[in-house]
Amino acid sequence: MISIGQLSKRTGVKIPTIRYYEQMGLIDAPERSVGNQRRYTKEGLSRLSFIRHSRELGFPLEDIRELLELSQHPEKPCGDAHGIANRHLNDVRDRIAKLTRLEGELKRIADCDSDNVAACAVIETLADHKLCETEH
Amino acid sequence: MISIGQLSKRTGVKIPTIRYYEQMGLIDAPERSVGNQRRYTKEGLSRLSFIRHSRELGFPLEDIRELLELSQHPEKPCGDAHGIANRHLNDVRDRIAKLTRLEGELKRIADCDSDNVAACAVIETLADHKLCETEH
DNA sequence: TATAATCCCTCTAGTAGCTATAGATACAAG
DNA sequence: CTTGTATCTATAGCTACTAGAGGGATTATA
Repeated sequence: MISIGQLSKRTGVKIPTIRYYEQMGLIDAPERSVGNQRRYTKEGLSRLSFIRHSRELGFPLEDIRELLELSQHPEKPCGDAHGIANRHLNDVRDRIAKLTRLEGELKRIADCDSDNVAACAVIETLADHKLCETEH
Repeated sequence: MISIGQLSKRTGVKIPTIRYYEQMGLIDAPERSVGNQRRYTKEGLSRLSFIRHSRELGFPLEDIRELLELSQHPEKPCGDAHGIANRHLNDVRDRIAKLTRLEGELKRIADCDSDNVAACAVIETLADHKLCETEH
C-alpha cells in the first residue's frame, strides 16, 4: 500500500497526471486511507507503468485504453494490438520523414550570414514558399 | 479584395483558423463588406502565407509573432531570427532522434507473430519496460 | 505530546492550436 | 425573387496535461 507520491516517484508519472488518469477511467479508483488519501497496490503500480510506457512510445490515451483492455484478456487474438502498433508505426515514420525534410530546410535558412533582416534568408524563406527546396 | 473563403483556398488555412489568428492578433482585422464580411487585400494574403509557411515548419505561434515583427523591420539585425530558427532546429533534431529510436522499438513489437495476447510481444513490451532494447 | 514540515485532498481554470456547432445573415447565379 | 452557398458571432469541445487556491492528513523531530 503506497501513497500517490510514492507511486509517482516509482513510475515517473506526476501526481496530477495520475489523478487525471483516474478521472479518465484509465486506472481504477484505488482504496483510501482513513484520512481519504489514495493507497495503491502492486496492480496499480503495474497498470500505471503500462500506461507510462505506452505514452513514452507515443500512443494516445484512447489507444492505450484499448491495449489495456486487450492485456486483461490473454486468450484473445492479438491482431488488434498489432493493428494499433502498426498504425502508430506508420504515423511515426511519416513524422520522421516530415521532420527530416524540415531539418534540411531549417539548416539552410539558419545558415544565412547576412546581418540585417532585409537580406535575411530566414525571413525571406518564410515569406516566400517558392524559395523552399523541398515539399512540405 | 477577396473573401475569407478565397483566402482560405489560396493559402490552405482553414476559415476558422484564419479567424482564430485574427483573434490572437497575428493578423490585422481586415476591412469589412457592407454586409459585415471580411475582405482581404494582397498584404493580408502574404502575411497569412508567412504564417502558414512558418506553421508548416513547426514554429509555435509565439515565435511566429516575433518573426512577423522582425519582418516588418528590414533594417534590424537578423540575429534574433537566426536564434529562433536555430532553437527550432535543435528541437527538430531532438524529435527526429527520439522518433527514430521509437521506430525501432515499434517495429520490433509490431513484428510479433504469436496469435493470442498471452504471448504477444506488443502487450508484453508495453507491460514490462525491461524488454525494451533502447532507452527512451 | 506539541509542532513543524511535508504530503495529500478537491475543485476550478488555464495551456496550444485549433475544430465543431448553432442560429442568424449576406451574397451570387438563374 | 428565389435558391443555394458563404459568412457572421458566440460558445463549447478537443488532447493531455499543468497550476493554483484553500484546506486536511501524515510523519519526523523536540
